[in-house]
Amino acid sequence: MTSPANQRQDDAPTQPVPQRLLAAATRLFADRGYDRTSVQEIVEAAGVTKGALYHYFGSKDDLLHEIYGRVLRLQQERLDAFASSDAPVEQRLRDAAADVVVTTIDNLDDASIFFRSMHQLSEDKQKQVRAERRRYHERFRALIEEGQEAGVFSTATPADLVVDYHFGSVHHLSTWYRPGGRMTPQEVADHLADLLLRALRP
Amino acid sequence: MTSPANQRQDDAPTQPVPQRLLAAATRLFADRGYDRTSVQEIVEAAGVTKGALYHYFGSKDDLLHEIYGRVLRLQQERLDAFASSDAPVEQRLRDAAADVVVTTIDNLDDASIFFRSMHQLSEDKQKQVRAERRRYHERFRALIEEGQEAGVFSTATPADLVVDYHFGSVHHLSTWYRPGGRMTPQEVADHLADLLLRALRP
Amino acid sequence: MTSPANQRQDDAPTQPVPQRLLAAATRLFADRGYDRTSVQEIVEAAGVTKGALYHYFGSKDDLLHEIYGRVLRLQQERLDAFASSDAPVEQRLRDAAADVVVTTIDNLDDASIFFRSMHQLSEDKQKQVRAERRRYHERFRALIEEGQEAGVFSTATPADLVVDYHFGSVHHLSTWYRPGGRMTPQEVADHLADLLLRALRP
Amino acid sequence: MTSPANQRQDDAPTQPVPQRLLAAATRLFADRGYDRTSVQEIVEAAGVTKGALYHYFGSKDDLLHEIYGRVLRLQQERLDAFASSDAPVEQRLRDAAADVVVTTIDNLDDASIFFRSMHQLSEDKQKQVRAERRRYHERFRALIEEGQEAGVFSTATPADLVVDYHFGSVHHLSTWYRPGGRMTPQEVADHLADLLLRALRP
DNA sequence: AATGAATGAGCTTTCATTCAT
DNA sequence: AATGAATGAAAGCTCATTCAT
Repeated sequence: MTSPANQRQDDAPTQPVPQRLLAAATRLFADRGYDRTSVQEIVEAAGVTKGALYHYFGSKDDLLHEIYGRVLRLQQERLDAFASSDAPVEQRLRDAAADVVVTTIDNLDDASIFFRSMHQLSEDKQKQVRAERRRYHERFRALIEEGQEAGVFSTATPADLVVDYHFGSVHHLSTWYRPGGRMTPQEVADHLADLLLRALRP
Repeated sequence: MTSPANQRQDDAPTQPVPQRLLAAATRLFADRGYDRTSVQEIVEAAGVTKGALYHYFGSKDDLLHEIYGRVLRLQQERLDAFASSDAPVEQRLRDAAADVVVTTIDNLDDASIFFRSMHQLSEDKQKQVRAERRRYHERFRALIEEGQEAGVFSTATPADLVVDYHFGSVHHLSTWYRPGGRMTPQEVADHLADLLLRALRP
Repeated sequence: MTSPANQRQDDAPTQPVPQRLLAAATRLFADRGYDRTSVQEIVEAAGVTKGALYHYFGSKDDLLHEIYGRVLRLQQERLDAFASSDAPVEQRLRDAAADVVVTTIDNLDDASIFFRSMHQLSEDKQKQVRAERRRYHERFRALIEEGQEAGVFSTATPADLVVDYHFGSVHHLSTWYRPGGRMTPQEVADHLADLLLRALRP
Repeated sequence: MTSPANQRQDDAPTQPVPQRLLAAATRLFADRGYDRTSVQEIVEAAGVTKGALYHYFGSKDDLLHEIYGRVLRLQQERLDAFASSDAPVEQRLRDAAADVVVTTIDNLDDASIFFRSMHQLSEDKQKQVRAERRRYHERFRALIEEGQEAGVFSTATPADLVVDYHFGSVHHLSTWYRPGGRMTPQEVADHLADLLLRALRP
């Protein structure tokens, strides 16, 4: 019925189909949630048909998993880079804490999917994701423990709990942060990292 | 069919039907999420029929809203009580911050529903809930501003952001806290309140 | 929840419950159709509860049948009166034909129910209604045949068909006639009776 | 499940699915009425599944609208053809009046649906149908007015009302006409057209 | 005479997925 | 690489009716 040119108007130099599908899915999952997004809506937004989707992805679930994978890889890489620099530990923690905030805000769609739709993944894939999350969490905790052992951070609170304290606030960003708001992503990040560092003062 | 044996096995002293429905819904929504819980599952868990559910609640959505209402009322009452005591402001903030943690852990089901399923409420009801949330948020913020004006809390971070920082961690509790874990609810609460107060030291 | 005074506002000197129910049902059946009107809506419009309805009527179907009964009795009585007057047959037919139009317009709700909802009656009751209809039809036909035998009406068309021709237009009234329109009920009636008589001119 | 035997027994040379659905729906709607016909019954009669129905039609309502569309188009085309012939106006009116009777009898199912189920269409679609009805009505009325102006038809009755008089009888056909009855469709048509023309004699 | 909680069967519609082409 | 017709299971919700009180 519609000409093959009838695709997302703003994708003039047409991206490859799988990417188009992932982009459409990300936008829609973030917008209405995973369960409320139908496969039909995804393929329509991507300008393809169902057959194409099932050609590239085994299931709707796979799409979600793919989105998770992208975020997880990105954040792990960045944390690794910040954590292994040769700056003093306070600086490394501050940088890592601020960076995860900026990255989260820059990918707010992925973030809200991440924090809202995990339990809609199949059991298997949830396990996988949780394992990768744990790696991330542990890397971050190691940074705090390093500072505690070095005596530059207070030991009043178990490092574990501190990590959860910080990530709670990152998680929460998609609830309240709106692009174009009062603060730039960097300002928010600096404030949140500052709060963390202040809470850790001995 | 209406014999007294026809009840949930573990509810020996049969509760009224609406309460039984709310309890079943809470458990299931927290467990599998709102969208993944069918009305059929709820009524089966409550030991009644669909007709009974729709006799008391206008829609599945109404059940969710009812659950929200309970939590919101409870938390607002407690915050009001703590905030208006005549202890010094540091104490009042610490008490309020710790109490919301304990209450959240005590109602972890309600909490995970709260933070995960808000966007599945109808637009109207979301507005209502958001308005009540705002009231709560503002009361909490007022406490921080009071301390800032009194010079006992740092003004380095806008009070708004501090509130979101703390509530991020409360929100996050349902992700990681498991009853019977290493720390009691009170211990977690004390640690998190402590982190907040430490972050606010001038 | 509502005081016993909370009934249809305009029924100040409260009619008996069965009449109130019939009136409400008539209005609603005419408005949305029998199948689209719920028992709940009827009892609400009548200001009573379901129990009351089922106290007076055996079923929803009974209500409809009752409405039919009222109309049938009324129209049969009037036809009998007009047909058995001692005016000339042309006059008697003209009067009867015009009267059924006026009566139908005066009870447009009953009429639209009558012509639209017959097939929603139970088989038994449909038979009953059809039998009464037939009596009415035959009385009317007899009038036409009388005129044909007397030579004042054309015999070009079988009397049966003439009856259906006229009742088609009566039936149709509820489709197009709107109170307050260009013509009064009496004017419409005169025109339609006139058309019938003109068609019957030898 | 998809073997060629899995078809309506009497549809040996299998028609396309949408046509099969429309045919089944038409038969059932005429038989039991729109509201009393379930989607389940339609798909069973058509030998397909619900999914197939919703693949081709957006809703049950759409099916009804489609049936209407077919009838409206057919009748409008025929009226246009008869009305614009170059016969004298009496002949053209007689032909058109008789033809709508024959066509209605030939499609008695569509006709009873048409006259009984209009108010069960969605508001939007009702508007559309009423607009097309009006066009038809106006074309017919123009014919009468033409004859009145030419002095070959009486002006005693407004043309509008004459149209409603005739269409009432057409509408009514599905109530009393049974195929295989005393008169052929053409005989009925000739009688009814004759009544109309006789009524219009000056 | 009347209530209203509860039933149970049925309703229309949605949807992820499959598969012949 | 991609289509789109078709499936089949399940979803949320409605409703006439019953019945203990």
